[in-house]
Amino acid sequence: MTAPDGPFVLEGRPTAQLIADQLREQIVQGIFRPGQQINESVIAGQLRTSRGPLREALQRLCQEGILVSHRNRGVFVHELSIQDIREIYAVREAVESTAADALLDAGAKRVKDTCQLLKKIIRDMAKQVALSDWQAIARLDMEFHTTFVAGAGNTRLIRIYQTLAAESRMCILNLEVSYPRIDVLVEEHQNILDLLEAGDREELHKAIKRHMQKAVEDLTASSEEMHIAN
Amino acid sequence: MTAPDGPFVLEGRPTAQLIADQLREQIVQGIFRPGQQINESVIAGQLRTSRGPLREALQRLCQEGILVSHRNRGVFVHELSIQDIREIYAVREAVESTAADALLDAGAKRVKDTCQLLKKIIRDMAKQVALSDWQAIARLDMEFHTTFVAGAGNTRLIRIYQTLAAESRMCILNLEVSYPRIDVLVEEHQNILDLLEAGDREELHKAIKRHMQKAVEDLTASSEEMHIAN
DNA sequence: GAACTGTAGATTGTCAACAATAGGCGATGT
DNA sequence: ACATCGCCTATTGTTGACAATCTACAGTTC
Repeated sequence: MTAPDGPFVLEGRPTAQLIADQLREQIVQGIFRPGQQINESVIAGQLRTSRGPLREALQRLCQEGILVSHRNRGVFVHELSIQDIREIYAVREAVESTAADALLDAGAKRVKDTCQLLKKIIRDMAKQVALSDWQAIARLDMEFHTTFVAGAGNTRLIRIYQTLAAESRMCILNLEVSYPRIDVLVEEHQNILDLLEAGDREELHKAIKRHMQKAVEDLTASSEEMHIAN
Repeated sequence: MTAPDGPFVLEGRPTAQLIADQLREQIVQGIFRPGQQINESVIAGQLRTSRGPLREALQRLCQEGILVSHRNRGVFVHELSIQDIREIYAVREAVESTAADALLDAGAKRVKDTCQLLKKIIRDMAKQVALSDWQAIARLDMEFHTTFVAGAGNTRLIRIYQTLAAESRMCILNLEVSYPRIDVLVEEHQNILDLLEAGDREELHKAIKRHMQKAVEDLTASSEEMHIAN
């Protein structure tokens, strides 16, 4: 499905995709704020390219829903409402649950390999928790979940989840929410990993559900005190 | 969320999106075959625009996964393998199940309104079955499911499902499969509608699962005899 | 005859100039 | 003082031209 395309294909990926990836990363890092307009000329200059390729990249991000386009006015970073947060985490729960089932059905080896990757991410996460590097923690949090979904081997699920992960990072960063209870963060992910390793389908689903519900509670609670639109 | 943007905003939607919608429709109707290259100059001419806006639209469809882009070679209609079919229907099952839960949780009025829309689609479908208009049947089939998901009111779920619906139509058309048992088609959808109306969550999930599994069986069986790549 | 090389054609990738539109700002009139 | 009208600037939308790259084919050599 995702063909290796032969060895050493230098820069084989389309330009628009490369630019889109860079922009997405900058957006989730909060370099662009929600509601902010993307000035095509300025950004094109910064990325050492011209408006043509940049506009193609912007269309990709519009399709993802990270940006919104208003005709004759330009593209803007999507402002996330509380309703959006609820949506995002509802869909994340659905996707992860589906991925969990697919992964468990895919056989013990697949599960084992995935657990191996997840363990490393949790170790890194614990390190960053000690350093209190929130940016890195948010990244690793999403990397954990993305890796989890990737384990299922369903390319469409992965593609869908990548957008959701980006939006989740926007939620966390843009609402300027630090993780409320940092101590349970590693613990919760470890719990999911343990249940996956044990193959306990039922409890795994419940754990994912709890994980998402907790996140929504934290995010919506903190955004209410910040007067974010409902 | 999806703002009406005021009354009478003539052609308010961005150009790239309009072009992308037109192209997607042409692709699912089989005007472009899988694997076929999209010649930018030719298509731009046909759509009475230039290569710039067209390329922006192509990027949107690449992001959806309907087209694939190879650097310095162009974009091509994605060729669906049997593995792809399994993926698409697995994700569809997950999305529809999620939508079903959300819809039932959204209250009786929402359910009732959605059922009203679904009933009309089923009536239309029965009509087209009588006429044996396969193209129209495929369209209504997807319209039924899209309307079902839309009932949940989750914009991200809707967006995700629109792509899946397009890919499903490509499966049906491109594999040149007529619906194998046309008589049960209306019946199966009516069954889903009945269970939704009755609010029988458990049976609804099972019905959706059966519906998808049956579709995969039909599609994979017919593509095997057609020597499609596994 | 097979393999390799160089050339030609077509197609995509990129860019810069031009056209069109929206929103801001000041002038004007009531 | 307030509202309205009209201009002005900044930004986007569109186009055509140019550069880079790939594929196919013919010619050459072993």
